[in-house]
Amino acid sequence: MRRLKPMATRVEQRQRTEARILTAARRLFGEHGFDRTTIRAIATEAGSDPGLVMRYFGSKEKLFAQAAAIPADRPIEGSPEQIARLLTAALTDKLADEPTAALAALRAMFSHPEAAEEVRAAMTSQQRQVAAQLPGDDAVLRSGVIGALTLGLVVSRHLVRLDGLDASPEELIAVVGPIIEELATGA
Amino acid sequence: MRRLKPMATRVEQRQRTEARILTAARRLFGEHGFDRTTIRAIATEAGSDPGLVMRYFGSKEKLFAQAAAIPADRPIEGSPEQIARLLTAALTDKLADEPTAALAALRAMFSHPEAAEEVRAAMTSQQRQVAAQLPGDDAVLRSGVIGALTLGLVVSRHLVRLDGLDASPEELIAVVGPIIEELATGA
DNA sequence: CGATTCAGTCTACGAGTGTTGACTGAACGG
DNA sequence: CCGTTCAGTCAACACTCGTAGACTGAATCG
Repeated sequence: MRRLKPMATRVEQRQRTEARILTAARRLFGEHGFDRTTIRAIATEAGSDPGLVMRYFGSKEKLFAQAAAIPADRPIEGSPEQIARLLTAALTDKLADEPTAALAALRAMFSHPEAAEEVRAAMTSQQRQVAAQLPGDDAVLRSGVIGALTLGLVVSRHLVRLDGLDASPEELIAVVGPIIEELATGA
Repeated sequence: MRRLKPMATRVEQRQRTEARILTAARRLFGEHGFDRTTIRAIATEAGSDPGLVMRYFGSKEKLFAQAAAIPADRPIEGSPEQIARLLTAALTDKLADEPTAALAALRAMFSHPEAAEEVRAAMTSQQRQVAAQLPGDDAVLRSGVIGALTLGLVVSRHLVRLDGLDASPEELIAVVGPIIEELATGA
């Protein structure tokens, strides 16, 4: 019996299993939300075991926190026109296909208070930053509308799958881009 | 012991209790979503009993269906400018304070498949109707963006409570109205 | 090799859920 | 006035969930 090289070292196995669990968690949290996703279902989809999920991630809450962590947006700075361009580019990314991680956060946001706070914090911080650089005394309001528009588009496309929102990101940007620029400059 | 006039007839009592349950259900479904709202909590808030809720409404699902029924929007017809005006007026209503019924549907939509389908159906039908009357070959896309913008504003204001979106409906409409008109006319 | 660590499995517990059915007393109808 | 109906109460059931802990066998290390 050859025992010189094991199929996989322990750390490899561990990393692989954790990754499989995390992937399954993202998919299921994103598809069914926090409450309707069970540790058991995640374990099954990952070809693993509920007890193992608990041991590796501590609790369902902590697993969710890792699975739905919102990647920090790049800083948005410059003239109103530049800001509009940066926001439009960021929106293009968000409209790209199936951002499973953010999707989980988005969906859970409406039933999971902590997730809601995280999304809120992420949006608010970027929005404050943008508002400070926009002209006009309704800058806060206008940057809020930009945020609402962005959120609405992402939700409508990925979660609601609304009619007409299934166009290519380019077509969507062609319609929405000018609006964002208007809101940014205050025209 | 006077027994000629009871405090309340049976039908009165029944109606009152059903109404209390429905009110409590709307509030709790709207605040915590479908899964996190328990029949027990609804019964307690209504000053009633879980068993009674079941007997009157059949099941949690059916209670939710009654509590979160989406009121049909008025038909949207006319020239692009008129359509823009009607959509803006409808949005004004939706931005008014605490539309508990629709709020329950909106929140549940992200975790409760049936609620999602209901919201989707309501939005899609109105959107189709609007798109058919707008000029341009990207009418479907533009009316979709109007829907997304509307959804985004309502969600941002009532559910996320985003910065800047807490302005008065009039201030919001002052910013959003022109955008809707642009999208409607295709300028 | 021998002892130890650790990935992975299995079973079970305690809490909370929707739902059911028996029971009580007051309103109802004849 | 009496039998029936029904609003309201209470206790229990069946089930699912997150979680804890014992156990197994293979990888690891001195």
